[in-house]
Formats: sequence, structure tokens, C-alpha cells
Amino acid sequence: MRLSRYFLPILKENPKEAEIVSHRLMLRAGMIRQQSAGIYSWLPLGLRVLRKIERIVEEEQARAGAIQVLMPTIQPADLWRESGRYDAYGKEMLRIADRHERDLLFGPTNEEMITDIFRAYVRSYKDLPLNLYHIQWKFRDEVRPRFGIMRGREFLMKDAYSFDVDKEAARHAYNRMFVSYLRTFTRMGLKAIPMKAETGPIGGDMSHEFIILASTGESEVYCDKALLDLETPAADTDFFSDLTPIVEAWTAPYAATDEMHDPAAFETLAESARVSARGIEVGHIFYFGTKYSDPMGAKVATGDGNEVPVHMGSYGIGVSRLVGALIEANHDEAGIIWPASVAPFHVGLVNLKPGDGPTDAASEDLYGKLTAAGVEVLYDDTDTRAGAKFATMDLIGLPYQVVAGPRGLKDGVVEVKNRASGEKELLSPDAVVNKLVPALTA
RNA sequence: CGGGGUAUAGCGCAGCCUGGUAGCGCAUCUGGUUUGGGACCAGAGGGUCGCAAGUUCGAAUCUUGCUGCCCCGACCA
Repeated sequence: MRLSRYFLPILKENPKEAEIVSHRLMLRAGMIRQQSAGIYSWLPLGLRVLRKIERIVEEEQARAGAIQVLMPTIQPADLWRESGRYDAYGKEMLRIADRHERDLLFGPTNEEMITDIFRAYVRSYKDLPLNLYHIQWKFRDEVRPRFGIMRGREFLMKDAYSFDVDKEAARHAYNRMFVSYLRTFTRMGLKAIPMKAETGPIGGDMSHEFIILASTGESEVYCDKALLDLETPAADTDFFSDLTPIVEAWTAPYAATDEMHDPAAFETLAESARVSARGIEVGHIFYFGTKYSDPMGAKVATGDGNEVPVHMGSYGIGVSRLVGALIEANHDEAGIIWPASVAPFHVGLVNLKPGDGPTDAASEDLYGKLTAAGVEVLYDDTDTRAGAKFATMDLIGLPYQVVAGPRGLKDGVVEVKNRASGEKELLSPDAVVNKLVPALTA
């Protein structure tokens, strides 16, 4: 993409409403625009990151056997009356009436609707297990939206719903999502730690929040340092084998959020093993049994001919929140530092002197070769000053910057800068291609 | 929902106390000089001063009401 033909509205100054670093950087980097409290437009750069995150989530959901659907944002109130939640939900639910005065709502979540879909088609245990998910915009009318995209009223969420014939089968479904989440967050360059969460009326041990550590996190969390070094399950993990050993390895060490924290248990860890930090919740999985299938009549026939309400679980990932969380975890004074897997572009190619023959030729050549090799390049071909170009590149945080100018090209080299480490090296254009293509297209 | 702020050009702000018809920096446009870490000079465009009532000869400025947004707390993915 040529910057001269792109839409990247950078702000030099800090908007005063943005207090938290991710919010500030997203506004400054031209990723989002606030339209109302907790409601944002996604500008091109922000949208690209959102899509990168979605793609990773989709790939890992597929690997774990979940199947994608898409349910509407607007739901009929009657479904929620069946589950009893229409009255129970409170003011966070945005209620709407259509022209016929029928009660609708902007969905804050989708248990009722997915249960309705399930009961319409599935009758037999032979069709299980089943896990359906979608990635859709949700709305919760928060009293006080804040932290930019991290705590908006409208937010993009992946929510999956599992259906199984009994609790034991549901536990396998739960484990698949558990392992899938470990892989999903690791691929985004995040260290997400599963922490036991409150299970509400169901009870049991099947509810975890996935928390990433960031100094600006919203809540206090505590865990065993050992969790930070555990190995993420490999891509070729068989999700339909017994995943219990993996889940146990990840749930054995101490890990708890503020609400679930047990200081006495935490104190039994060696001083050096105690990690107490701030965290951001990016995922939440839980088993809720027949809470919805029962009142809504979602039943399947078992092998012995009985009909039983299906056992369900739900599994959320805050997709739009992750954009903010990623920035909270990856930034410095100059701006964002994207992990390559979610970066809006891989490389920022800076032409220091548009109009200069050799510089243009070298830049165009690099742009063509990198792009042809599958590297996503944002090519700054604009006629502005070097300092402004560098500042913009640092701000938007692409993993690599390639700087081509007359001075270096006299000696046949361009500069490659690693945004994360700050390391710079001078390489010939061909060497740049040889270095970056394998690093970014693996 | 309690408490506290704030609202003036795209962004950041001054002006308000002491009423006289709006200004600064950045950004934008034109011309020139510049050009390897957010250039300089000269000129230009851009604002129903959040909205509505009131006081006054006259309101960005004083009064009242409303609304938006932000922060702290309670709540939440």
C-alpha cells in the first residue's frame, strides 16, 4: 500500500480524553474514531489489526473443531423471555422496538439464539459433539465505558457454544477450547494465563478467565511464575484425544484474579515464584450445563432412547478488546510495537527523497519484490520530511522499517530497523528481501 | 448510579474574574528557502464560542435549565 493513496490520519498531539496508553495510541495512530461514549469507528489501520486477530481466532477455532456461523446483532425479545433473562438482564441490555412495536434487543450475548438454532435441527446424541461459534458485534450499555476500545459499549466478540450429551463429554469440549485459547493468544505474541473464575450457580471447576499481564491492566492478579514458562500446545495437537494432561499442567500452578485470590495459598509459593501483577481479561470460558437447554427445550435422544437436555458451555474472546490489550502489552514512548502476526502491515518502507531517481528506483523495486513475495508493505512515498516519516513509522509500530535514501544508496545500502529492539543494520536491497521474506511469510 | 471536572477552528489551548462582536500553537492551502529523527519565512482559508431561555443598548464572558464528553468509585467481557 502506498501511503500517498492510503488513509492514515495521524495525530501529533494527544487527544485529551484518552487517559490510557492504548486508547491514546490508537487515536494518534489513526486506528479508531470515537462516535459516542464507548462506540467507535474503525479506520483502515485499526481495521487491519482487527481482521488479523479475527483470522487467528478463526484458524484456531477450526483446529479445535468449532464451526463458524453468523447470528444477527438484533434479536427478538421472545427468545430471552423463554430463558427468563429478558427481565433479569437489567439496563445493560439495549432494548429496541420496531415499527410494529415488537420488542427487540441489540444482543449482549447469544446463548438463547444458539440454543434456538440447535433445538431446531439436532435431535440425536449421534450429532454430538457440536461447537458453533461466531464473531459478531455485541452491545452492552455500560454505565461507564472507558479505556477506549477495551471497555466499550459496542465490541467485537468471538463466542463459541458447545453442545454435548452429558457433563463428561462437555468437559472434553471445554478442554478443547481451553487448549485452543492457549494457542490463540500465543500466536498473537501474548502470554495469556488461565485463571480460575467464578462459576456462578453451576459450580464446579469449569470456568477460566484468560488474563494477559500488562502494567496498565484493570485488575490485580496473582500467579505462580512457572506459568510464564509453560509450553504452548503444538499446532499438531490432536484435539480429539484426551487433553486432560495439558489442561492439568496449566491449571495446577496457582493463578487467581483479585476476586478469587487466596492469600494463604499464594503464600505457600516460594517468594521468587510469586507473581503479582495487573492483568487484562481477554477470554473467558465456562460450562453452564442445562441452564438454557432446559427452559428452552433443547433435547437430544441418548443411546438408550431417553431424551435429555443438552449440556452446554460458552467460550468468549474479546476481539476488539484484544487490539487495546495488545498495545498495552507492546508499546514504548514512541508508539506501538506490533507483534508480526497482528501487525497492520509487516514493513514500513520509507522513501526519504521522492523525486530522486535512484531513491525512487530502489524503493519501487523493494516495494515490488517484497509485495510479490507476500510481505505486506506500507510504502511511504510521500514528500514530507524525514523526521516526520520516522516518527509516524515508530508511532504505528510496524515490525520492520526499511529506509531508502540517497546517502545510503550511494553505497548501495538501505537501512533496516527492527521496531521492537531498535536495532538498525545497513543491507543491500537484495539482502533486505532475503532477510525479511523468510522472517515474515513463514 | 453517587462524586468531581469540562465544552471556544480538525487537534491542543488562551480569552470569561472586570460584558463591547474571537485569538495562539499544531494541522490545512499558496509562494519561496530547505531536506537522514515531527524545518523556516511570507501570505491565506477555516469557528451559529455545546443547546435553549433569561439579564443587558450589547453576552464566549453574567443567571437558569438541558445535553455531550472525561475522570474517581460501585458494576462489567
